[in-house]
Amino acid sequence: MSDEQVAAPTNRRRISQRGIATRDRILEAANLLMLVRGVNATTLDDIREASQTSKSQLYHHFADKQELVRALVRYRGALVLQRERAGLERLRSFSGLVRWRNALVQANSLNNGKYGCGLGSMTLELSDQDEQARSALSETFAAWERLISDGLHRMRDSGLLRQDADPEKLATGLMAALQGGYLLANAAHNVAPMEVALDMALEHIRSFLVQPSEEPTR
Amino acid sequence: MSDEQVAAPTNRRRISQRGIATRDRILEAANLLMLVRGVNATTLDDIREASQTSKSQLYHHFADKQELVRALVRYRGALVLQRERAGLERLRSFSGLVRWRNALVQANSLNNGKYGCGLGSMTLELSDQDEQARSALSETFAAWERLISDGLHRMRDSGLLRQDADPEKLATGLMAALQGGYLLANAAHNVAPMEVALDMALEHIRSFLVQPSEEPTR
DNA sequence: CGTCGGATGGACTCCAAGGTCCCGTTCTCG
DNA sequence: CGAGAACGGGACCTTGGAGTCCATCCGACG
Repeated sequence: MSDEQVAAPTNRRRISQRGIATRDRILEAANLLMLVRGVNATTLDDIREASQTSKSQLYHHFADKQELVRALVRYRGALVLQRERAGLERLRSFSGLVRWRNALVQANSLNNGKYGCGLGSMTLELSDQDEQARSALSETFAAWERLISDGLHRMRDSGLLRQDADPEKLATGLMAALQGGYLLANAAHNVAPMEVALDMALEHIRSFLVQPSEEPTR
Repeated sequence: MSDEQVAAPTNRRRISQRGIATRDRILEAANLLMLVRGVNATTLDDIREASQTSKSQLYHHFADKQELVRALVRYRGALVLQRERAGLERLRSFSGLVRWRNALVQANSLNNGKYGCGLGSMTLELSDQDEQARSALSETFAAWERLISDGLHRMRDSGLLRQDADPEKLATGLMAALQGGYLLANAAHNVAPMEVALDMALEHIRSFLVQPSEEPTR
């Protein structure tokens, strides 16, 4: 799934190809299990079993569970940013935002709103428990918002958005709507609230278009 | 703090005043600890110590930890709805919404965005782990949104909001912005994202005012 | 083709946290 | 005021999960 090494391994003297593969297998298993069950509710034995490894390998690659979790934060952050970069780096029009919205809604509707955003779900669990994880998550959110705000900047520079639009604030609002939408969708096991939330944020951005009637929301 | 019995005790044959007090002390301790550390990271011994009770009392009032958590979900739900009812049941103008926004921001800024919303923080941790808790949380969110949408309905009926405004969708969007704002504020340990998110949602509602320039956002 | 260090399997230890139990105290009601 | 039930303290049991250790395997390189 992720043959491209997406999160840099911690500096170690030598590491073989096989070692990297095992490490990735562990991270991938932790990724899936912790998304579904939550970080604290996932045991190392669960991960060991799902990744077809053993205790010694877990502790060979990670100092302890906390380090594994921190590595997972980086891993997920890299995955999300990689995915989002693909969808946002060419953003130049409002309809591009709508397509981005649709992709997220589509993905989340596949499991009826369950599980939510990989980053958001860790945030509430870790932010008051592991300062290092919290700040990493915060930076990832900032980078994600920057991908959005960069796109909005391009739209403003090309004359699509009015000059008084504030790309940073619009991006923050959109991110909040996305995360809140994930949360409500997760609570309701239904994507609808996420759609409503994203549509609100898009409408708000649309109100800053020079030609507000450029195209409908969907 | 909560002498008024805010969450009905489970039906039991006899229960004394002292018993209720103990039960409430346990819930109150669980409320605080689990808000700060998260549900799974809080142990019964922590709660026992903080509430000045003993193991037998915990198990006298609650069948097991899961039941305690479920009781806490109801307890928090009742507290939030009680607080929100006070702030929203008289909502009749846009400036009322602004005051509501300011109160939430003010409260959250007291601890630099930490901890987040009592309901939201439980949601991501419990929704994929305890179906009963999930549906209770979902219903609480729905009731909360209804408090908002009722106010918006009153504003629409009195001619403040345009007829094409959809109070339910606006309320959902506002709730998503609030929860997403809490989450980002928690990640950043800074209220600013929450303010931006709420302002976006309020701007969106304002765009449905008959007199959009009625008053500024703050 | 031998050896050395990383990679691996899996048994083992230890402890914390959930849950049980027993016995004494206090309340309530007839 | 006596019986029975609710209330309370705290020792104890049990389990599961984090973390350790060591023997073995593999593979790269001289």
